[in-house]
Amino acid sequence: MPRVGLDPAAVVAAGAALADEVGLANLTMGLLAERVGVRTPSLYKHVGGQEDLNRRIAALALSEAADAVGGAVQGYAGRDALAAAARAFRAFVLEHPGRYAATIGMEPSGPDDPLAIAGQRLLDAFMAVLRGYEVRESDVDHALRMLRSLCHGFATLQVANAFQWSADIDESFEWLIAFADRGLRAM
Amino acid sequence: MPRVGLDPAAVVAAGAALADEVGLANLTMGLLAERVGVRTPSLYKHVGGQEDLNRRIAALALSEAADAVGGAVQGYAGRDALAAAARAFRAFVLEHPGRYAATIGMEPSGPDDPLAIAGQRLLDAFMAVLRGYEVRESDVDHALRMLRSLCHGFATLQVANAFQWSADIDESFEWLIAFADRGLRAM
DNA sequence: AGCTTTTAGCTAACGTAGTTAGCCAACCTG
DNA sequence: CAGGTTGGCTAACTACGTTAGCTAAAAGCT
Repeated sequence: MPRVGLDPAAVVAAGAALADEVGLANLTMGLLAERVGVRTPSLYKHVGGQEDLNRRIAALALSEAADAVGGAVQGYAGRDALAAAARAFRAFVLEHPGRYAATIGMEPSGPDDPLAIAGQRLLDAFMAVLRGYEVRESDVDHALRMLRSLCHGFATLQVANAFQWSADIDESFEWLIAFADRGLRAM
Repeated sequence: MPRVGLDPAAVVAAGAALADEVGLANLTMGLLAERVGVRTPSLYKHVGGQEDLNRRIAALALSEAADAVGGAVQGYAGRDALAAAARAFRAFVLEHPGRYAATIGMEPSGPDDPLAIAGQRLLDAFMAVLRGYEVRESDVDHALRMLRSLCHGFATLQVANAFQWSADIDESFEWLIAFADRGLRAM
């Protein structure tokens, strides 16, 4: 039996890619094993099981999202930063629906859980956007939650194909960015 | 073998209640069968299977949500209507996380699918809120999607326990309602 | 190099969940 | 009361996650 040369990171990366392709709900250990060229039980040498796999995919997704949003914001401020962050976030979710879905409902086990660290990095990226607006200290948390709800809600609804009727979806998203920008500037 | 007197509606209602209790992911046919006092295969006399059960739970959830939001809005306009609708929606999701989760990613099969009808009723309730604001015809769809993203995003993030840090969550939601109200009035 | 240790792959087997087939008793209808 | 319909049942099959235990490839040591 020739060795394939797997390691946990490779298994998680393949799992994330597969989740994006077939949907998180259809990501099975058997399918993943086939994808990486190994029999199902061999996966357990690298990840603890499906639960552990999902956690690691979620941590990867949050880390990548943080990189994407953080990178997009670099060098911008105010409305430009808001637009860049929102677009980068939505683009990430649309391109990687499976791995993003893995993050939903996943609770960090502690403050040094990779999941918590990556999630914090993503939040920090959005926090940087708010620094371009004159938001009172006591409003920052609320504004952050608002931005997060907007972006998360829109992206997940679009991925779920929940926007059925007429108007153009990209146009709606730009409208939404403008709406949030006006609201934040008017504080 | 005494007959239990089940029918599809009773099975779906029990399934929805059970989903709220144990989470949609943990709703199994066996658990539901036990709950309604029957062996697993007997459920298939009333629903087509798990997929069908989830669709029916989703339709029930959307219908109930439409009732809740529609009822809450009655007699109010403008900011009061917006607040009533948003609060009713979030309260519904928090009280019925399992059945609401069933609606996510569920696509109606056609225009007379109960799912589509219930979903449309829920949208109509939010549409009624917008009539209390002076929104241009061409902006209505965008504004509706914004409201939906906000409410859906906030509620699902809260249910997933994704708001970890300090600030009070109810306060954030009221802040968010005020934010949306100001934005809509300023159009 | 040769010997030992570790380890990444394997097969076999088990438990659980969804589903189907087919039986039978309880209800409804005449 | 006879006959059909139907809602319950048991038995059995499939698919998936998981564990146990084996073996050979790689890595390390003398």
